[in-house]
This record gives sequence, C-alpha cells and structure tokens, in this order.
Amino acid sequence: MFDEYNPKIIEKKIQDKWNKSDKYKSAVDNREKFYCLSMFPYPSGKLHMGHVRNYTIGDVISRFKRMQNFNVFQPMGWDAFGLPAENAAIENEVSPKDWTDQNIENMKNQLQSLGFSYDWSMELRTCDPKYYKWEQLIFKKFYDAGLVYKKKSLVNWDPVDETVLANEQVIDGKGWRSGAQVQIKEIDQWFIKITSYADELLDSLEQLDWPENVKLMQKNWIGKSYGAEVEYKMEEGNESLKTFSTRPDTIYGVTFLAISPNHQLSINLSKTDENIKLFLEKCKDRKNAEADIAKAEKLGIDTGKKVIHPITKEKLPVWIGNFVLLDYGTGVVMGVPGHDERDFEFATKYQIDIKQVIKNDKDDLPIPDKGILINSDNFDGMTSENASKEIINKLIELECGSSLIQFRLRDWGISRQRYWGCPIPVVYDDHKPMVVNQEEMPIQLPELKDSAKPIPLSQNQNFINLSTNQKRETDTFDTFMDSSWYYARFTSADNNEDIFDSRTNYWLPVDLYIGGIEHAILHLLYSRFFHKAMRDLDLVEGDEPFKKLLTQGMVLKDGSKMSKSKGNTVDPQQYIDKYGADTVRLYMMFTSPPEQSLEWSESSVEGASRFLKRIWKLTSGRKYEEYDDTFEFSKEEIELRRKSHSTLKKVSNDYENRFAFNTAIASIMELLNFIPEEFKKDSSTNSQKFCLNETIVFILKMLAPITPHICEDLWNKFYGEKDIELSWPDFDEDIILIDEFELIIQINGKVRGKLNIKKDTNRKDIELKAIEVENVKSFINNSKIKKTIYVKDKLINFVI
RNA sequence: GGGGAUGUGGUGGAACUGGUAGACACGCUUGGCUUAGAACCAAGUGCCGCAAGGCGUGGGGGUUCGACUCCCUCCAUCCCUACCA
Repeated sequence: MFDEYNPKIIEKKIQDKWNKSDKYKSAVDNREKFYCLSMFPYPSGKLHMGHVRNYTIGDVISRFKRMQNFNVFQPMGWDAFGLPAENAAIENEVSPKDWTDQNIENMKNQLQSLGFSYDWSMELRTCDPKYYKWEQLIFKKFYDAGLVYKKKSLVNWDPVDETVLANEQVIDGKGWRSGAQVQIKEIDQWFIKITSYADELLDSLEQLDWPENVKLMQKNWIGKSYGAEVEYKMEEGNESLKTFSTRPDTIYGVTFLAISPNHQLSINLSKTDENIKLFLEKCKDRKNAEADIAKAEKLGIDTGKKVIHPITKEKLPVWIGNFVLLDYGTGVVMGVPGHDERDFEFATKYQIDIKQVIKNDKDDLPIPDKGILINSDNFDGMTSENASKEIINKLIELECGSSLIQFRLRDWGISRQRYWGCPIPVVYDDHKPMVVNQEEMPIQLPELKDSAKPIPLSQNQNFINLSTNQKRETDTFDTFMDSSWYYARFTSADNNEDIFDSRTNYWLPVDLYIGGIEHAILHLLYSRFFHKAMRDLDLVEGDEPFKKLLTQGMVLKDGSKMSKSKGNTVDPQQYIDKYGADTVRLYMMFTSPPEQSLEWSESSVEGASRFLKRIWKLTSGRKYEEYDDTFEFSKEEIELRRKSHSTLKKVSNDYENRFAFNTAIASIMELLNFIPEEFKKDSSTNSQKFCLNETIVFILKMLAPITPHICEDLWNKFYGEKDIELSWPDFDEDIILIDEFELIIQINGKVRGKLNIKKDTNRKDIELKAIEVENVKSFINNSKIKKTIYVKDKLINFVI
C-alpha cells in the first residue's frame, strides 16, 4: 500500500536538510545574479495573510530563477522601529525592545516553517545599533552635502497628553487616548531636500520596469506643473503676495486671493484683529492630514486688506481660507471662481464676484477646461495656450510675474517626537545644531530602566545633557528612513567595519522587488531618492534601486482588508498547522493573480490540499526508469506527450513573463487530469510508462517553486537524491506542433459551428466546407452573404 | 477633495494581441463505494426555455463583421493622500 501524504513529517525533514547544508546561503560567483527582495515586515507579532502571500510570491520566483541557474540572493529582515511597539509597551508593560525581539523570534519561526529559501546569514533589524549606526552616518553625509535643514512645520498636538500624534492616532479630530480635541501645532523639525531630486525622480521613472499605474502615481505625486508666479502688491505698504497658478490665461478672472491660516500675514493680522484671531483658533482644531483638510467644509474670513491686480489695477479682497496649504506653492491662492470648482464654491458661499473669462462648449460656470479668452482686454479671442504665454510676457514686462515650474512634492520631514526610533545624531551647542562625528556613532537609544513605558527622549535628562554642556537632539528618525536603504545594506549586512562592500555593487540593483501596492508612493519614492543621493556620495552605483517591481494586492475577507479593528482577521498559522506549508503556499498562488486582491476562502484551501494528495498518490511508490525512446507511440501517448510539453511551455511563460502562478497551477491540474488511467496501472506498457515518467518529471519540476517540500521529497523517492532545483526542464516544440486546428464558424459574429481543418488549407476551400456545415447552412438559409471575414487558423465569419 | 485601481456564474477566478465568455478550482446535485459517515471515484452544473433558440462580463450609450477587451458617461468597492507600516 502507498504511504499517506503527511506534510508535517516531510516538511520538517526537507527543511532540516536545507538548514544542514546551508543550501540558500548566497555567495558572489560568475553566474548571472538575481537579487529578489520582498518588502521586509514590521514585526507586529505574528505573520498575517498579506505577509504569507508576499513572501510566497518572492520565494516562488527565487526558486524558479535558481532552477534556471541564476545566482539568487533572497534576504529577509525586520523593519523594527515604529509606533506599535510603543503602544504595546504602554498596554502590556513590556519594553518596546523586548516586545520587538519577541515578535521577531515568533515571526522568524513562522517564516522558516513556510520553507522560504532566505539567506538568513544576512538578516538585519533596523532597531539594531549595528544597523542604525550606518543610517546616522548617511544622515551626516546628507547633511554635509547640504541636503538636510531645519524648519518649522505642523504636527497634530494632543493638548491633554502633551504629545505629537500620528494621523492614525487622531480619530474624528480627537486624540485616541485622551479624547481631547487635537490641534495643529508648529514645531521646529529636520527636513531632507528630496525636492532637489524632483526632476530626476520624475525623469528616470521612464526607464523602470514597474507597473504603469505605480509610475503614474509617482508622477502625479511629484506633480511637476508649468505656470506663472504672479505678484500682487498690497494696497497699503510695500508688502506683496506671491501666487502660483497653472492657469495664467484666467488672470482677468481673479476676484480674490486666499491665504493659508498659517501664512505670516494671517498670523500678523490676528494680533490686532479679534475676529481673525478667533478664525485662526478655529482652523487649528483639526487634523493635519491632506484628506481631512480637503474634505472639511471650506471656511474663510475676509481680512479687509486689499491687493492690486497687476494688470487691471483693480482692488481685490484678501481672504484667509482653511483649505489653503502653506506647504504647497506660496501658501497663497489666486481665486478664479469662474473657472475653478473650489474657488466657485468658496465665492458663492461668501458672495465674492464671479467673472467669466474663458468660453468653450460648456454653458454653466464654472468652466475649468481651456477655451477662448473673453473679457480679457486685448487677449480676447486667443486660445488658452497662446494667452498663457502672452500674459506671462505681459507680467514680465510689468515686473510683477514670471513663468515658473512648480512641484507638488514637498521636502521630507524626518523628525519624530518619539522614543522607539533611531536617534538623530545631533548635539546643540547653545542652540546651534552640529552633527556628531562618525567615531561617536552610533548614538544609542537609551534603554528603559525603571519602567517599561517609553518616554520621549525630550524627557530623558540623562540622555539630553552632555558633560560638555551641550544638549542632544531628542527627535528620532521617521521609520521611512530605516526602510529607505535596507535593500542595499542587505548585501553587506554581516560587515561591521563598513556600510557597504564589494558585494554591494555585485548584487545591486534589486532585480525584482515585491510588496504591497499601499507602498506605491511613499516608501518607493523615498528609497529611490536615497539611492540617488547615496550614488552622488559614491556609496552605491546605478541610478535606481529596484529594476522591476511587482505590487501585490490586498488579502481581503468579506470584501474588506483584514484588520484587527474590523475583527475579520484570519491567522495563517492554523492553516499551516492543519494542512502544511505547501498547501498554504499553493492556495495563495492558485487563488488569484499576485497583483489582484485575494478574497480568503477556507474551502479553497481544502481544494489545494486535495490536489497535493493526488500528486502524492500518483508519484509515491513509483520509480523513474530510463528507456531508449525509440517507441512507436500510440495516438493516446502522443497526445499525453503533447499535453505535457505544451503545459511546460505555458507554465514557463507564466512564471517568466507574467507572474501568473494561478494559471500555471490550473494548467498543471489540467495535465494531471489528462493522464489516462491505464498509464498508471502496473500492467501498462513500456511506452506508456515512458510517457507517464516524462509527465511526472515535468509536474514535479513545475510545481517545485510553489510547493518545494512535497516536490523535493517525491523527487528524491522517484528520481534519486539529485537536487530537484538543479535545472528547469526544456520543452520540445516539435512534440507540441499539430497540423490541425478547430475552425470557428460564425454568422454575424455568433458561433454557429465548428470544424476540424488541416492547417494551410486555402481560404476558398475553408469557405466551401464551412458553408456546408448543417447548422450553418440552416442559418444562412437563402440569405445573401454580404461579406466574409477570415482569421487564419482561427475563425470564419459570414455577414448576412 | 485629489491621485490610482477593481467590477465576469452560487464562490475564487480564466479568456495573454479586438476573434469560441466561464479554463482550473470551490460549492451544490445525482450516482458508486461504505453498516453509517468521512475520504475517494464517476456524471452534471451561467440564466430563461419542453425544444428550436434567446439572454448574458456593474448600469447606460458608442466604435466594429465581431467588444470582458477600445471610447464616452454614470454607479459601487478598495488602496494612497506626506506622522500606520
């Protein structure tokens, strides 16, 4: 009798074998390299479905590439600094470090039980001083290169807990713990000049083998726009307000200016004007997140101040608007209510003049599209495009404007007022900041002694005060800093003498980067910036960190993202325990293509397990035998061989070019279903055995990247101790070729018949044969055929 | 508010270049095996219709001999929106 498929035993056995031989440890050699990286996880406690899916995709591709004789590097590590550790510390009275270490241990065990072929010798964690020491050095190098500066900027402030809150800690405008109304507060913070690289970040998107939607999102985020800067002189005094607009053609339609509540003029006016002061107070009661600002009711207040329109010399009112962002452009918007939806809404609400200066097909204001100018003096009749140029010339002539290129991208604020992060390596000498020398790095995060509760560094006097009377910086880095360069550090993670070494330029760039679509903008843009800045500091070579990108969709349950708050999480561990890693991996790959979201379904896991049992039943107890293949194959044998080879061709293509693991698995299932029963019997002929052996070899090899344990175990038993990952099999095109095809016969585009036809039959003969098919004949009846469309080797369509 | 995606049977999905809609699986139905159940095996399964046939890829419109695929428009859901990672 056959032994039962027992994943627990074979998975343990195979994993032990891999570990003993250090099978997946990487080394530089002269083969073509393939650096396959999956986004490292935040160690939140245990793996969730998204991780399992992400890392299975990465492992399948790594294993496939290894079979194709690439030198594969697939490391894994931990994005270990961050907010959840501090929250857990407060709730569970465990220090962020202990909590994090514990989680890493758990999750590492889970990753190993899933059989991922990582090179664990290069493991890293961002909370390790051995890691962040180098991050502090990069900061210093950036600082010396003039890429770092300090400026005031806005944060969410909880006035009760007296802490800065992350956007997700603000719920309905209230602090999540205190429940207090959150306020906008301005504090001094560190920034990195990512905008210096705005043009390059935009231009080099073109050369990336990334999904078009991600490139488009980054392009829109960077938001390069061409327009005009226009200066409006204040009616009183010598001050003026500068605005940026992408639509200088609408300048005759300007009826007001709106400035940000955080604009210097707003603040100055609030000192003398009680109403403005109250209005600004009201504007503070909100969350500092773009979506919230944009969705909030548009409020404004007339400052009573006027500016002079640079061309018409009209006096225009200056308003303060809660929707105007200080960070974007100049913090002043020129209001053109006739041609902008938001300005129209605002002007209507506050009864500000609305002027039409553009005419096109649309009848009702506002008309945001371009058109022909009206009510614009001697610019009347011009197209928007021409008028824009002419108006800019006019502004230049009047010395109150110029053409200007503006980016939506803002500089990157990297200061966080938190404990569990990398200390910013700066000391203050009488308020003057200085970056510490490399010899003093790492500036270590102080350990928590008396209580596990994290307190911000600003309250830790031992940390702040230095013997030299200098004071330490108390902000820590944004955790996006940690994850912006880990892909490069992986290549030299075991080197404590140097940040990077000769291996770095061998492995870089990452050939395939796999991660969630939610990182399409921030993480990926910051990493691209880091790479370019590190390149300019001669730390790395090449212009881009990630050559190819695969963005996986979310894992959903009942149509929405699995999350604790929704209470719809499914723990992968119970499925690993019940069915084994191979089944979970197979399920993940079979259920939907990587880029789409995946709807979790319990019963489909059962199906994946069933398929592996069938493979087990087919193969175990069978031994590969060599035959000289001089058989006269029967029709059935030829068909099986054709199916085997064409399946291999399809699967190779699905892996290599499409990452379509779901269709690859489906066609392997089809192949398994296709094997005739007699071939499996002991009484089968040698030629049948030969064909079956060939099929089994292909099936095991094709499935090995997805379900490596069962395939390796069966391979060893079936074929001997040779490594299944030694090679990817070749298909034979001659076996696949067939000289017949099924002709589809349509009438008016609807299928009315089918016919087997020899390839290369001439069109006339095909038409004559098609028309004689019984069903086709009755449809045509006596109607006249007006037109015939023939698609070679595929279909014929009669139009009647 | 802005940016990006997605929408196909009871369910997950397939259709890769405008050319057979529903591959492969789950579920369900019927039958076999079994004392019974589980497991396994076999057959069936988009909807309407006795049938011929008709209808069908979120809704509406368009291009085409032919549209899940291209265009316009509307709706729903999801992701991102700079301090969650």
